[in-house]
Amino acid sequence: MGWVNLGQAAHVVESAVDRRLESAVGVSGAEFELLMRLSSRSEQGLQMNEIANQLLSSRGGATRVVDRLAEAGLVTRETPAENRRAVYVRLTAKGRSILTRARPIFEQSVEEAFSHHLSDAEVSALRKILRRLLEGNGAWAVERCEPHLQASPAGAKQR
Amino acid sequence: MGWVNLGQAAHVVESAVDRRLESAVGVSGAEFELLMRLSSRSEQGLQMNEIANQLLSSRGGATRVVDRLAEAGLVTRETPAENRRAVYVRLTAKGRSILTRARPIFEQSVEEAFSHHLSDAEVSALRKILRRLLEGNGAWAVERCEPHLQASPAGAKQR
DNA sequence: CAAGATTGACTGATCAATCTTA
DNA sequence: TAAGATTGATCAGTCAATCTTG
Repeated sequence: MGWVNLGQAAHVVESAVDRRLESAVGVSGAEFELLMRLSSRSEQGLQMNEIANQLLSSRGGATRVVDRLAEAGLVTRETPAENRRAVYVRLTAKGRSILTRARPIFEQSVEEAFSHHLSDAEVSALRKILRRLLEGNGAWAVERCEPHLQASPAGAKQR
Repeated sequence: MGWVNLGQAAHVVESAVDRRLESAVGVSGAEFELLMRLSSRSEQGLQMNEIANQLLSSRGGATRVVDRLAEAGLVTRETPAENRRAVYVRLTAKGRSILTRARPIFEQSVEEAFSHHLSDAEVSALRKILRRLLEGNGAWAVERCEPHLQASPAGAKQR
């Protein structure tokens, strides 16, 4: 029955971090995550497709998140002349500055809600276990998502 | 950055179980969980308040879940003469029978999406870690929710 | 007024359908 | 026709406001 706590624990930790981000810089956890991913690809930006895969939401969901961030002026949408179907999303200067403010808040609240309660050994044990779970279910762990990596092959999505 | 996977892993496992339950017996994961909790309190039933606390959703959320289950004829609402503010929710015969069908499906899909990928040691390590996280954040782990236990004191809720 | 629950408005996510470009 | 993205409908969850009973 331990698996039930997985969802509960994730919810408790995430909503704690969410509230802090929201009240401090006005972005949700999902929005912050996208800003982070964009910042490690500042040159090319990310395509909607990649965002959809990485964000674990549906294709339509990606559109909404980007809608909100674009509305707030934190990102831009650009469609290249070479392939006018694609849409590349990039951070704006404002987005970068918000991100700079958000990052320490994020780190601090993760520390408070997560790391603070666990030993280093437990954190790494947890990481290993979660990776197993993800891979066993056909999803790919995020870990360090380097710029040169492709968007997740089977994707972090299901169905 | 390992904490991100916590949400991802929970989502992957839960949605796998959800889909199986939904397609096999037409109840969502949250609904199944409520049915389970009700079945261990078949005599008294559960009060809306307790449901709200246990289900990690808001007070309003409990009303909606019960709405759906009552609509489907799986539970009844009864308000006792002694205290006409209270509403007690109980399983119907149909609810019990659905639960009987759902339980093996639930167990099998948890096995497939969760236990199957981990050793016994990992499962118990995970359980311990998650309990720490929950308690550290002021929530209470579910584990075995015995009939005689009160509704969670600080509750599984935050804010 | 306080406790218990419901309701309505809103937010976020998802799916299918659609629109546009290759 | 297929790839890439957006839109609309819908659904579950949350909060504040409300209604009812004590």
